[in-house]
Amino acid sequence: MPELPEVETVVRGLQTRLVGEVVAEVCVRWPRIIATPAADRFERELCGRQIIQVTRRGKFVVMALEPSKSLLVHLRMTGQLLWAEPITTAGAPEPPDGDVHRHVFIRFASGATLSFRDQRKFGRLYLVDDPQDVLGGLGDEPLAASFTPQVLGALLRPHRRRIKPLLLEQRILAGLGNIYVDEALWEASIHPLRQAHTLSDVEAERLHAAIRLVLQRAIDNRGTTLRDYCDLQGQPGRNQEYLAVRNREGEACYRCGQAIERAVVGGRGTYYCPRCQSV
DNA sequence: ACACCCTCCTGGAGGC
DNA sequence: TGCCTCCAGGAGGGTG
Repeated sequence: MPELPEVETVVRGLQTRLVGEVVAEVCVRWPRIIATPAADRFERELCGRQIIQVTRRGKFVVMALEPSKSLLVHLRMTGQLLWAEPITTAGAPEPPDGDVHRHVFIRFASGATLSFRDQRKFGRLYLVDDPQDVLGGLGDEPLAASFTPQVLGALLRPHRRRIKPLLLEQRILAGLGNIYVDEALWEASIHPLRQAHTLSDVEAERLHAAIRLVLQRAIDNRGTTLRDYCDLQGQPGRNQEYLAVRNREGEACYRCGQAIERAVVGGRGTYYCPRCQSV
């Protein structure tokens, strides 16, 4: 599933291709993919606008448009943004069709096409005047300079909740998902069921470093591909080779050799080492 | 405040 | 081989 590193990889790819492009044609095949406005208005109001800037906020792709609107994309579970260069061959099918999972096509004046593909149709696109309407509730960016161990400590202290579901909460910390929370907790030797407010300053510091390490390494590896994730060109990431616990049930912990266990925490499959992640 | 449930979806896995 | 049921999971909503 796309989390912060996967979205960051997609955004970096879009930055080099999309800025300056002008939308020529929009086609929505599955209207419910468009969160706002209604799909027909989305098609009309996106046309003619130019992409000024592409950034990331949490797991959202944020495209600033001129005249002033913002196009936001959330990939959720299986969403993909795919880029196709202009098709020069006369008579070639355009936009690329025959793929029932491609739900939105955006064709640019240059002839290039950006399409949104999503097997499970959980992903959402938003066309809004003010991106804060969608992004306003998001918590801290874990890779921002302002996110310090002290900030993390202050975020955790008020909560008696279990640490894992809390870290998945986007209004607390924006960008972590099921994979990287498990990886960060293993890296920091903290049990997923640990109550957030019981973390010591030293543990908060360890968790802070672990979150940053795990996310940065995944960005350097262009994301984790367990099943569906791919970049703009359809290429998988390499970070799956660096996972310590995810999908390693029964295999030896890289730190202590104990068998990795799987449990369900907050309804999510959770992988951890029962020996070196203390409750 | 927090745990738990449901909904949205569909491919893949497991049971028989 | 084939059919059927179950399941994962991000986020938002509701309930206890």
